[in-house]
Amino acid sequence: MIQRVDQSSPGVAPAQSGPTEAGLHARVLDHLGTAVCGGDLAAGSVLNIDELVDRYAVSRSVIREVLRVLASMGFIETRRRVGVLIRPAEAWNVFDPQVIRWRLASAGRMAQLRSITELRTAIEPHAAWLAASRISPDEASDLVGIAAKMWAAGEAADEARFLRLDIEFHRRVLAASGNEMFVKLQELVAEVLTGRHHYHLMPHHPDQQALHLHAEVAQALQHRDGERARRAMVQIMEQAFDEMKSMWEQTAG
Amino acid sequence: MIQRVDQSSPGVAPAQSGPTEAGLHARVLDHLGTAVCGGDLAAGSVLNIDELVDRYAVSRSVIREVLRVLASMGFIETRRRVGVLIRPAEAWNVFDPQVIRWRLASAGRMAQLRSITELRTAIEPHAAWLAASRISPDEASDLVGIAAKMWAAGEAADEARFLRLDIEFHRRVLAASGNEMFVKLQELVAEVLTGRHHYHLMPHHPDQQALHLHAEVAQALQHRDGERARRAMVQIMEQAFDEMKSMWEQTAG
DNA sequence: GCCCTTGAATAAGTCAGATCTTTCGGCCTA
DNA sequence: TAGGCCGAAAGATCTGACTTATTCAAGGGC
Repeated sequence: MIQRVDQSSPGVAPAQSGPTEAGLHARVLDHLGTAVCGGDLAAGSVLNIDELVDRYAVSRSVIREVLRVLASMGFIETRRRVGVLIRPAEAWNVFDPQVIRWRLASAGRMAQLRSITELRTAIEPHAAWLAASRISPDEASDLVGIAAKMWAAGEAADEARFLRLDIEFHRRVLAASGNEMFVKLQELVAEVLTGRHHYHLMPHHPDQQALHLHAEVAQALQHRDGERARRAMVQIMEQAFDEMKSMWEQTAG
Repeated sequence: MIQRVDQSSPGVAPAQSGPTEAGLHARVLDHLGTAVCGGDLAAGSVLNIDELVDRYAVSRSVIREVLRVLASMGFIETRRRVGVLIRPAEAWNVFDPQVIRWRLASAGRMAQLRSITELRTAIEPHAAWLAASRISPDEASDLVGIAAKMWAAGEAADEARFLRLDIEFHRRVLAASGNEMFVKLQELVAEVLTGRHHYHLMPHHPDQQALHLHAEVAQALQHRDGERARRAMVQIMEQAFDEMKSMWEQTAG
């Protein structure tokens, strides 16, 4: 008879993704990933497969599949005659969405937020600039419409709706840039923004200035004025960055 | 007795990583990854495990481990009672170094080069700007030194050495920005630059202008002048971008 | 005739244990 | 002391059985 997993040995909380979804693989992966990101498994530590089989009460197959995935994320390295070596943070694939989720759920949350926000700050203005020469009239019109809806949601103080529209707006700008890596990046950012909302780390009283700037970006793109779109987006990013900076200073400063 | 893998069924060339390294897992992974990136396995196609077991003449374990990794990269999705579903390019983790390597080795090479170059163009100026306020005097001095060596390598027309120094220069600027995601990004770029050199896609006669701009960045950082560093880096990127644009226009235009 | 329930078939998921291969460390010889 | 041999350790791979979820279609109820 098979012993069911009890999942309580290490004192680590699994990531935010709901109520322990189906699949042994996913559960073990999530648990180990969280442990590595959270520093409960320090770099240089050595595990071995049998130990993990015992700890999680699952078969070798499951453990090995998990280890292969962790290895592809740069979390571990396996060596014959040695075991499973935990690798340092510099080796992690910090762009992997899963890794970002784990880091956001760990003590390094603020560092992750800062990194991604800086990345956005660098990317989005350039994306807006690129989009100006690649966007179709329809897409541009849609953007103007979304900016208008954001204004309405701001007036109505409908936070959830505003968040959705905000994410949609930025997603479309990045999509219009015609660079698939930028689009992928937006998925990460969306996760961060949603997470921020979820963790109530976001007072976010959408102010007039931000609303105006989004409209400005949309209009500039409609007029195919890349430079103007870029400047407006820079201002949006500066504002978002300041907002976040004040936040993490009061949390971790 | 176990039948050794012959590895010749599908007409796909494995990625650039040398002479078929050790490990069944790595070989099958590389082969399937290349096939997906190269479009030999179209989105929506369905495979099943037993078929793969036969095709590669390896055990279920190996195949399953490979599939888990591919799934974590967004290449596939497995469904009970259905099989292994190939996912469309939009789902891929385009920031995964391994994925980038496969894409560079596939027909989508030029698209990948363009995406990464655009990404760089967006990131590096911002990184230079950030670095100005975070770099240490020693690191700044080192940068000045490297810029000088680049100049020497350019004079001597030593291409390989110039490439190494160029990569090192940008790596250090990104490292000095204090953002671990930027550093990781540089690893991708380094791979691209090296690949470009490897594929002889890079005439790269390092001109005076580029050399001067690198020195300019280094000096600006030493003087902690973020805006000046940013502007110089923008020019470097514009030049690199033009260089690449002319290249892919003659190749795929 | 249409919709819902039910059951069988299918393919992935999981398990258990055996065997192979590589590598490390100690020991032996020159 | 240096270099090579041998055995143990731990991952890598193989095998085949069993479990579980999903889908599709047949059959019954409305």
